[in-house]
Amino acid sequence: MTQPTTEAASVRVAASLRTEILDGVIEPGTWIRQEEVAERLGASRLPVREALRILTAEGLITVEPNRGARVPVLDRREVEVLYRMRERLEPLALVESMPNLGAVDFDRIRDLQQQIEAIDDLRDFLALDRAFHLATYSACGIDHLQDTVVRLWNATQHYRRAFMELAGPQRRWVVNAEHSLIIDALDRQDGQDAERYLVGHIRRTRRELIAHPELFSDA
Amino acid sequence: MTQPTTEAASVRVAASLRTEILDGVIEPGTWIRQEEVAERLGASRLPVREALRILTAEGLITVEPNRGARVPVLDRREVEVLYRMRERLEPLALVESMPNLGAVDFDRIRDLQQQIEAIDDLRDFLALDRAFHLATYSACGIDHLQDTVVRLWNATQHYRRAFMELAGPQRRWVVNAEHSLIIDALDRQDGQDAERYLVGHIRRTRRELIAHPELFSDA
DNA sequence: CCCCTTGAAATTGGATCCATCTTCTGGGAA
DNA sequence: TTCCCAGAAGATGGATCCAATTTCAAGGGG
Repeated sequence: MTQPTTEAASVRVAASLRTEILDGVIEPGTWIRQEEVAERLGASRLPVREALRILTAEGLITVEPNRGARVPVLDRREVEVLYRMRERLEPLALVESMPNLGAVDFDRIRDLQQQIEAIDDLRDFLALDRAFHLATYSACGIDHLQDTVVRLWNATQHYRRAFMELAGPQRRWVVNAEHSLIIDALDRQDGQDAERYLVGHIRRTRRELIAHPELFSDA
Repeated sequence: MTQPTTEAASVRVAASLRTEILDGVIEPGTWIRQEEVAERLGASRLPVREALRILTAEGLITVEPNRGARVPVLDRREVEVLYRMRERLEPLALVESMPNLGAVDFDRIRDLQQQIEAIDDLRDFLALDRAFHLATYSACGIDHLQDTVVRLWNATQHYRRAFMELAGPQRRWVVNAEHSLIIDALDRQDGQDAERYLVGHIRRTRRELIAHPELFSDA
């Protein structure tokens, strides 16, 4: 068979750690011990080391030589610039993806948005929000672009969660409204409009997020 | 001592492979055998595996499970979008970096440009051109942004070299002129102008590069 | 003549053991 | 009391051996 029967251990370990980091189970700044992870996930230390490299490539952790790996702690300016990167890159991904979006893609996008509007749990909301945006970029056909966007989402995930906790559930209705505008522009195949709404969506979040100094470690 | 006495083997192997890939010694499409690299660089296979992960994170190679690693072959559209990503990201890096550039940075930038104008060998030219642009971004203070830019340069390096080989040495004078405009704008602390010149610089290269279908594999 | 199967060789992935580096703790001296 | 140094413990980095997967070639059947 041409399909691997069992997933590689390093990929499994990376998947587990990825979920734990994105869900905030592993908080920024805490060291990730190879042996602890190994015995907890039932693997040797070697695939754990490979997994840490994978997660480094995804922008989820940073590795310090002979020290270990941990989820990086970002200051306010860093998060702000990461959001400015999103403002510039994601519209490109959206415009490149839009012409190639098929009927099944649109169904999936609308379905995700309906789930977002119905969901209550914050963890699920964040995962669905992420899945929604990535779905709109999924047809761009450029792996490097999609990977870069994922890295930006990964690096900022912790602060997005902290912000949404602070902002409360009513903040989600802003998100939902802006998502609807994007879907509408995609429906009309209007790239200019889609780009405009997406930039506004990201920029608004950046501004509101940055306005909370208590989310960041720096003075 | 707080400084590591000897560099980690995986870092050394990664450095060697990185140079070989950027210089075109390892061409896109060819498989990179772990054992071959290991004995050639005097290390075990394990640090080679770590090195391949490092290079994957840098956008230089792609790893296929149970298959191996190789420098990816890009089609024309992929290279075009990568350049569009550069057009959007590098101006941000430049604007964020410019206010923090000190006197030593400016000296280094001017020195690099003088070297570029004097150099003859294509390999050195490409390395200096890369160093020049990265130097102008070096004060932005956002690791993630700089890393992303480096990945874009890495991924497109092969096609930049192939293009410059085709275009001939007189093409370099266009580069030098545009570099001078950027330096001038930085001197005046005019972010708008610097951004404008940089976008033009990248866009011109993209257009001329894309105009050579013989550089790409696709139909 | 072509295609499928089968087996061996080559290559990658994983486990265990050892070396090296970092860090923490305890003791001693100013 | 405080600072510094030495030594032990813990963690990461590396080497070797073994298992699983892929690839390629040879042989048989349609």
